[in-house]
Amino acid sequence: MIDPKLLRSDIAAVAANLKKRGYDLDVEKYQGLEEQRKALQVKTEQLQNERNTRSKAIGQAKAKGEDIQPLIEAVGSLGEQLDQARHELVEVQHALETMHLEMPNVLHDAVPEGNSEEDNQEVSLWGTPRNFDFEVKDHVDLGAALNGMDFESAAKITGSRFVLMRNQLARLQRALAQFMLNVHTQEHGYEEVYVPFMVNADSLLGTSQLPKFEHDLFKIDTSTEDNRQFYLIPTAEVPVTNIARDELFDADQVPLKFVSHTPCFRSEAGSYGKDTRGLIRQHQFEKVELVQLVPASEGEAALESLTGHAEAILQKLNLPYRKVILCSGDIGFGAHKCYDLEVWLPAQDTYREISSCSWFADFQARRMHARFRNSETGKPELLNTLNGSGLAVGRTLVAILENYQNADGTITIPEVLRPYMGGLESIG
RNA sequence: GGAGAGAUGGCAGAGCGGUUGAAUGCACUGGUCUUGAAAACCAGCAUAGGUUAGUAGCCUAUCCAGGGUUCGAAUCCCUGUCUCUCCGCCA
Repeated sequence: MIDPKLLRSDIAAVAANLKKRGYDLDVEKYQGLEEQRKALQVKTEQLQNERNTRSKAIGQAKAKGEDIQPLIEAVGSLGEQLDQARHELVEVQHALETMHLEMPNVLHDAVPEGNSEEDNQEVSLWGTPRNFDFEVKDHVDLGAALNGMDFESAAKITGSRFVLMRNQLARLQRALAQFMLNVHTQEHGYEEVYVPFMVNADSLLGTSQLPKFEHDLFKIDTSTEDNRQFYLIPTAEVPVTNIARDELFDADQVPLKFVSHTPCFRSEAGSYGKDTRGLIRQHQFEKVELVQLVPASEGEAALESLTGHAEAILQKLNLPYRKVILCSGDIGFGAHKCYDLEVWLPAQDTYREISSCSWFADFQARRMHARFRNSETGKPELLNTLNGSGLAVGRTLVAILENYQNADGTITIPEVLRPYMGGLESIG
């Protein structure tokens, strides 16, 4: 949520900034509602003031043993007027709130302008794609040959876009998650957290998946008796970031750095026909997520360090990748600035997203009411939130299969993973 | 699943329907004292919104959430959520 004060003081600048995303802010509508809000709020508060004053006088009169009946009668229709004004105010406030919640975040100056993925800009390149002296197979064929990737069973058990993994492949995925968690906790200073995989609507509102992106989520009506509704998490960002919702941290408690390994569930509505083969786009996948909650002054630096932590995993696995900064047309709804890490996939002869690292400034914190007490001013301040994949485990598995494949169909195990694989040097 | 208790400021914890934004303690900030610190003592200390040139004043809201009763609700009524205790079931 954008700071309402900014919307009041310089809506033109906000509108121009959002325009870069292709978002048209209805300035007239907003200002009209703001004017109404102001008038109704003043009116309501005046009526409340009058009611309070009169009620107080009645209390005092009663304490002195005076006759309060005339005073009560003098109140007249004040209550009705107040109800009326309050009702109108609430309606206008709701309309404003809706606009606030549906408005994307303002972009950082460094975000390049562009319309789509095509316009993202490469920031850096790491590693050299390997030269194969045989015809490379993609991860689906490799997985099938290993007897480890079974899409047919998953389709039978559940449906399309699910996978069942077996044997050494299932183990390799587990090894990857363990490896990532250990690196982030032991070398990068993150606290590991285990979180619920189902969340309530308030949490999703806080991290801004709701109200606009409900169609991307799996919703669960847990029972017919109570009408509680939960959603399967699309990313650990939701439960982990919401740790801070409605909290006021002491200055010495921040920055907060969390890492969590969770499954992620995405309906992938609107992506039918895209990446239908293999593990790239599934309804369920594993991810190790990094989350940081920091003072505003540290937000930008935190994005760089968090992205570096994700890169460290790729480097330790010796997987070639590139870092891109997302353009205004491709960046996420709540992001202020965002880098994607794209790993080299030889079978696709291209780089594919394996991590997305976002800085939200105070956009999510304002929705969540996540604050810390500034030790200098003594006043509560909104935190800055950040998150990034460190990494998407399923896609990392894909990258390892394809980049570490051998002519005979076996897969060499990257050295850093061998301790997690009982010392195995290869599988297959 | 059954029975009961509860939800109040950063934390703990009072609070007969009327001048309660809310006692008290802790924490925090400033001061006195001290060579320094501790202790003691004094003072201050909620958040959000509106108005405003204003971090000044004034006004409004907020005691889990949403409704209701009332001239007036932290206090009474209803609904929901969450927490705790006991019993049952269970990985």
